[in-house]
Amino acid sequence: MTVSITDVAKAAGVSASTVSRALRGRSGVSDEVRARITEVAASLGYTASRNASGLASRRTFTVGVLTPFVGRWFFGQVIDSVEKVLSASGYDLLLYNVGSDEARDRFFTAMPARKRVDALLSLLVLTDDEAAALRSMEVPLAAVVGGPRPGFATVGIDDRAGARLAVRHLINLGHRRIGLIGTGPTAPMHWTTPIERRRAYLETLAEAGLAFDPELEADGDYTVAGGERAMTQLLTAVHPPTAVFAQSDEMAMGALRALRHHGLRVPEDMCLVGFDDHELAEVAGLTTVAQPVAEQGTAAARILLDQMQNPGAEAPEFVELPVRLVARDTTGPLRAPSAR
Amino acid sequence: MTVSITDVAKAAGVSASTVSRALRGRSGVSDEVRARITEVAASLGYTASRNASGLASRRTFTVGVLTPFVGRWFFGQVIDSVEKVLSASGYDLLLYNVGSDEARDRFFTAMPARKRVDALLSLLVLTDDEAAALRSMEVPLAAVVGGPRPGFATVGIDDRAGARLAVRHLINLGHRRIGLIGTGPTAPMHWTTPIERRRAYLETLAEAGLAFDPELEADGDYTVAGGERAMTQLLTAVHPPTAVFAQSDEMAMGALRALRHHGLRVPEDMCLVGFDDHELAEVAGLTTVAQPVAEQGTAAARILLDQMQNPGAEAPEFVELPVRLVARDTTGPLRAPSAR
DNA sequence: CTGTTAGCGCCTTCAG
DNA sequence: CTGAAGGCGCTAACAG
Repeated sequence: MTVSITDVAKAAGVSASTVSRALRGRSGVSDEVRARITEVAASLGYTASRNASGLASRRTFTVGVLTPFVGRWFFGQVIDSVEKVLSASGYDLLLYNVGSDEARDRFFTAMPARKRVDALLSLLVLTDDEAAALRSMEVPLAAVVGGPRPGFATVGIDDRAGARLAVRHLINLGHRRIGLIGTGPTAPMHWTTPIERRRAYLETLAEAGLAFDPELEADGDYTVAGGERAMTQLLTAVHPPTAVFAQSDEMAMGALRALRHHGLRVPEDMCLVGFDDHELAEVAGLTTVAQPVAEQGTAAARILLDQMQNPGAEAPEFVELPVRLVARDTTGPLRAPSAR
Repeated sequence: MTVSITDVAKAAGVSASTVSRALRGRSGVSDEVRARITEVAASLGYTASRNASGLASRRTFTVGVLTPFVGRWFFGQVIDSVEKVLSASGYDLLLYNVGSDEARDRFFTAMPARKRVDALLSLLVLTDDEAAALRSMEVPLAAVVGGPRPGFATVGIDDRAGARLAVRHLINLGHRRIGLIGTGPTAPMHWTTPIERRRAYLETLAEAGLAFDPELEADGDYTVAGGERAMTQLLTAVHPPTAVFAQSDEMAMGALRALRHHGLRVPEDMCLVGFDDHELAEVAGLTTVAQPVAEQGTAAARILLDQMQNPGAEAPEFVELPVRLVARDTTGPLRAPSAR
């Protein structure tokens, strides 16, 4: 059947321990013997069982990734980059997709990752209990979504600075009635992103001496469809905005669609800024605040790798990556309302 | 440190085997003892190590997924659906992202999944050698991309039927000069998708008595940027098409962008059909051939699950899922060239 | 119904 | 430099 270490040992005329040492590059094996063992192992197609070696060495060479989605752009990008870093260092990636409440409960009660991973990366907005449960696994922990938390090395961006860039850009173009598409009360608690972005919106408006008009704010649910609904709502305001900041590119795409349906031109009749620099933002010509997505995954994976390799080392509490404004076709100077 | 089965056994005043039996729901344990053990285990926060139990029982309760991308829409959707099916049945998902040649070589030489998974799903276009290597793992195998192959249960769509729908739609609208954006010679061998779709394009044209004009074919590389280049190229033809079939929505998005840059109206000046029904196709108003993406993952996962649970059972060689045309805003009847 | 005895395949002492 | 012994945490027979 499947070839084991003793098969290799026999075939090479040595003991299993020597095979183990030789194949893992440990010192204390003569070059000659090592060469022979390597050759025999290859000819037999031998691969050490990670399960067994993990049991014996108490290291699994596996990292768990906990995510609410894998099909959504942001998460896909992060997972992709994490996997690349880890696999290059010989680690495998165990993926736990806990998007539904059901799957989430299942994960946190059964804790299938326990004793199975050397480190864990969370892309979830965790509750305190969930964070505690993960800490009980006693492995290095990192997070990419959600704010800093004790016990987790968190990688992220400065949401307020990003939102400020967007709103500032619109103000600089002369806009005075600037709408906001964000999230409503359905958003998970502990998810600070929409709160921070909204706060920056309010602050930037205030700094420019602009009053906040509640009528210019709509809930886009962080989805394309929600963004479409939200923009439609804003267009029905008594005194509609001339520009809108959508807190995510997906909502901005939906908003763009609503504008097209209403026969409005962009940027002439309405300006729009998104957030993320989604893969298709460029295609849509969307002005947006770019955040380095893959880099966040890479950074988190590197931290975890470092933690696993130097168990004592202190992990950074928060690593902040830069954001920048990418001006494209959906923003332009304020114009007098067209005559249409 | 981490609590083991013997800790639970001691605390409950029974043997380790009894704990094992009780927790796995095996018969042969009195209800009373089982209840006590369950309680003790919960209070201690005990979770069996899958590594150890896998070693002992020769089942890992883990499925490997081999993919070239995780950040790209199609693959993200498939992985997402696969994970859902598997985790609902208690299986973990080991993700191997082998997009680069380097990662791919690493995977196929080290074979890290060997002895680590109970089944494997490939989203890769495999070479014969790679397929053989996977077969040597001696576990149930399934594939979602690429044609049927011995040893693999393959799930897919009828690419020719899909492409035919697209071209037929354009012909029915009165178009006679229909372009094709597909892939050039850089595509991996063994990847039958573009070949099949192109063949259907040629056949459908022929059936309608239309001649094939090589000038109307361009390489879009299956990417957004490639689609943009391809459309630009088609527009420079001596006698440009009035409609184009792009073999993927991503290329179609790029094509749409090229059209916008050239100031052409869609569908008045040019019609366009994509393939996939990408998440943002609706937003873009793109007419496309929809394929059930998540369903392909679900179907493959179910087959694997079945294979693992009934080791003897025959697996289907090929499961074909239906495609359908979704008409949106990028196609319309042929018109006389506009006067612009 | 329950406990005991052997491993699963590998790594890690400890001798030699 | 190399081999033998023991154990990682769990499950699978086998006895009672």
